[in-house]
Amino acid sequence: MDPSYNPETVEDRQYRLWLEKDSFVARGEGPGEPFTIVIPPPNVTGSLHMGHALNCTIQDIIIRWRRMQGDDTLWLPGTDHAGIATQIRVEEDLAKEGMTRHELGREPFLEKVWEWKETYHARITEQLQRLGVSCDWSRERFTMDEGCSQAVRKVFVDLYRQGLIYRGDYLINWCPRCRTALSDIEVEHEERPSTLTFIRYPLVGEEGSITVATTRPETMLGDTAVAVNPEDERYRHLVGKRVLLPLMEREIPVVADSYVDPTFGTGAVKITPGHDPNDFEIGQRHGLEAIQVIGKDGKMTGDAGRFTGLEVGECRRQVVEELKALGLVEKIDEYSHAVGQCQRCATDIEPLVSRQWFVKMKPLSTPAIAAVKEGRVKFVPERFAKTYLNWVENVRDWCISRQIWWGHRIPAWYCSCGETIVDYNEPIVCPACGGRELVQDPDVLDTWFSSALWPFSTLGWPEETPDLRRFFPTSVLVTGYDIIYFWVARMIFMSLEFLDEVPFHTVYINGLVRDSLGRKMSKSLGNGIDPLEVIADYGADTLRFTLITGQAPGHDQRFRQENVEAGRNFSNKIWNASRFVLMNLCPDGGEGGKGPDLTGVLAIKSRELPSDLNRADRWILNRYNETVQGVTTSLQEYELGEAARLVYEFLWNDYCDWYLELSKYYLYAREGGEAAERDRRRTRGVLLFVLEGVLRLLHPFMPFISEEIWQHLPGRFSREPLVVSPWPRPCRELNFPRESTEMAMVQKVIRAIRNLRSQVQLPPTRRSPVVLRATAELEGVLRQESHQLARLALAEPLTFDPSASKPRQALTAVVSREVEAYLPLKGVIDLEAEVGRLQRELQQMEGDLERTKGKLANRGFLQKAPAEIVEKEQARYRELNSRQEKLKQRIRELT
RNA sequence: GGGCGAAUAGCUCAGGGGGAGAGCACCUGCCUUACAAGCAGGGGGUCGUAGGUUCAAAUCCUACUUCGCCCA
Repeated sequence: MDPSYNPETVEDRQYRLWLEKDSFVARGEGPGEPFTIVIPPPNVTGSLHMGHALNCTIQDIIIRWRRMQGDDTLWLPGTDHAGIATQIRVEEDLAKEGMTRHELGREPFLEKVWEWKETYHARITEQLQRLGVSCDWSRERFTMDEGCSQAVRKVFVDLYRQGLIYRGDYLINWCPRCRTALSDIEVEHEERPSTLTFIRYPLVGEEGSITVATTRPETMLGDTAVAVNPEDERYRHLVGKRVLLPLMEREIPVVADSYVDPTFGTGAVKITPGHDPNDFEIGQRHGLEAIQVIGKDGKMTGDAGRFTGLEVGECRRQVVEELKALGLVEKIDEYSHAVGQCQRCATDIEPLVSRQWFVKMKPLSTPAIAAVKEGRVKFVPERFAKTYLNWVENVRDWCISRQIWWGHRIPAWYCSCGETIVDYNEPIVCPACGGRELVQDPDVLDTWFSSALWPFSTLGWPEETPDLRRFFPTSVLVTGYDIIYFWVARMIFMSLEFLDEVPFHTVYINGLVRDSLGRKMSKSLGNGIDPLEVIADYGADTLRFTLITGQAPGHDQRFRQENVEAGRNFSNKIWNASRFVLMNLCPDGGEGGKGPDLTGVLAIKSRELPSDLNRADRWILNRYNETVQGVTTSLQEYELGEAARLVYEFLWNDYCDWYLELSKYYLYAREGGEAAERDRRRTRGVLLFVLEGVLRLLHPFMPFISEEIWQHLPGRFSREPLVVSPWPRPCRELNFPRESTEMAMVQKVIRAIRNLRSQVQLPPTRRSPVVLRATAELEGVLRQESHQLARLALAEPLTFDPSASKPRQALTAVVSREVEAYLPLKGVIDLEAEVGRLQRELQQMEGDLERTKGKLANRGFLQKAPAEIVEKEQARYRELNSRQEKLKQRIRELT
């Protein structure tokens, strides 16, 4: 093994090995519970970003862990055609050649998009694989493949026949740049400084006027009413009267509607049903005409009178100018208001009336609300259930038709006789008139319409496939909070409607990965970090570990270089610890051709623990056992970052910093004959046993390095790769509470001596005598470990002095009630400084002691606190009190 | 306007009723035959503010302040 871990030589080879062995392929039958995750399909618009890396790392950890636990795991990969987003990219590409899609034509354009799709799909697959994802590539899907398309047609037609899909003229969000309708949630609102213009509308047939306030004066050209609140005393006398719409010279009514907020502006609002969602609804209630004054090209229509043909902005200026000239502008206030923008291209949205296809939401949303309220779908963290419910409970009908080309064509055909035919397959003749001149609707469906079917369309639905039977409903969905509405909610209602089941039981919400300053990574800011670059520099495991330890469910994280380095250092630590163990496995250091010595590890594995396991062995086995328990529990609770940290701490702080160091005494012993040989064998066994176990624990988080080291391990149960090896279970035989407590004491003493040494800056080359005063019991323990104290605390010679004769020229550490350590250093000690040091320590103890005393003097505490806590507090008091006494005594001795 | 989240060491963050934690940064000493990407030791925090509940609050509740997100 190389002296440092080199990811690039390892990762590609290991990934190929997994693929060759079909390690990721779901069995689809036989033993093991099915466990399924469908990937949130990345868009084929481009390449993966850090968010994908985090999202996929989480899924991979869960799926690898369940696989090792013996489940029949399926992680189903795939990609999304991402209608508008992809089309925009290809159009941009065309624009470079000076062409538009219309010049190219629909079919040739689509061919180009398919080419694009192939290119980016290949790139995304490559990127995912470099991250180490254990997806079942044999089951990979694409939202526009034949099967998914069939599912889309089936759902559309069935919903249409049930009356849950309809077509009609309604107010929709129009993106003038994309030239398509959008759903409500594809519009992003941005607060912008604006103005509130107060316009006077003169009454018809009498003196006076009514003043309305608006942020969009140009839409007044399409006004068909003025509305006031029916409770509003100021305007009650005007309801039912008519006003003259300035500039257009059109008489429009004053209506009363409780929607109107009397405290906003003047309390009277202009009503433009053709260009405002609320006005549209008021218009419907009052039977008002919706006049379209702004066209789909973002210019004023023929209904805008003399303003026809103007851009909206220009029209606004001219309208305000003319109104001013007529003295009809009362005032213009500064005002901040939310402007809707296209999610994909940031162009201002123009609400307008258009004939589109819609999904009726109420019948679908009702069961989707119940599913979450009844806990059939759980969110992690739970609070996102509220986010979900808030949207589903208020959802409006879903506009699903898009005036673009890339996507699932709407399965509706129109006959010249006026008949509309909606069917799974292309009809030949019109059932109404027998005509054959049928024209398919040119529009395609909202991308999210097909994404909504993803958990079952990918498993073969509408066919009753074996995969669908076995793997549906899926187990967990891992996704970001930004698509709870777009995707999660829609999957839930579609799944309930068509399969009568929830699509998944758990939704794990991951946060966003931000830049080091906490900003969202974005192309326009140029602050994105390419996960592939990080992988190239540090390896996939390091990236995964960095992302996962920075992760708490539902919380954003910042991506920082220093954290990546910490991850890299950890990889290196694992690598070197393994190297140490492997190098020391062979008798005679590998010389003489003997194979590795495995007697010890086999005994532990078979649970026939060697009777001569010493204190350190038992301690590390106990800690290992605790770690297995802790990591498993954390994973069960989706605390992935916590699980990773537990592995990190055990591996570094316990295994490397202590056990490896403790083991050296036995491994390196040159003398001792038979007994030393037994010690060596036993130590090798424990080292290997724990390493093997910790590699398993590590595997879901850092699959490459753990697998690579695994391949080097001798004496594994089987030659199977780690990826399909069993997950460790905690077991009673490895619980050694007494030895663990004793070992903790030994460590404490070692640390205390090291601390004393560093007080006087003793170089590590210089050994120093140490005198220990301990209780009889502890002295026995410390005597047994004296060889370790000598090695790790450089305490030599070590003497035990249970009674008198404390050395005067010595540094003192009152380690605990049971043990004190003295470091006699004739001539080196500055007695005054030593007394000062002890006094500072005494002082620091004072606060703790006072607080503990206070608690124990409190009758409420003694009566109401659990006995356990009271005992603990009493023990602490005894400990502190005794240490304090000892410190005081020592200070007296020295002064 | 409604909802949600965050505020803990210089920085980035975990923790979540019973002795304040990690990584990085900082200081001191070490090339100790696994690892200087390392080892050993150390300094550093009225856990945003004010109330409340409790024997006990960084942790639970209320209000407030600042920042962020979502919805209207």
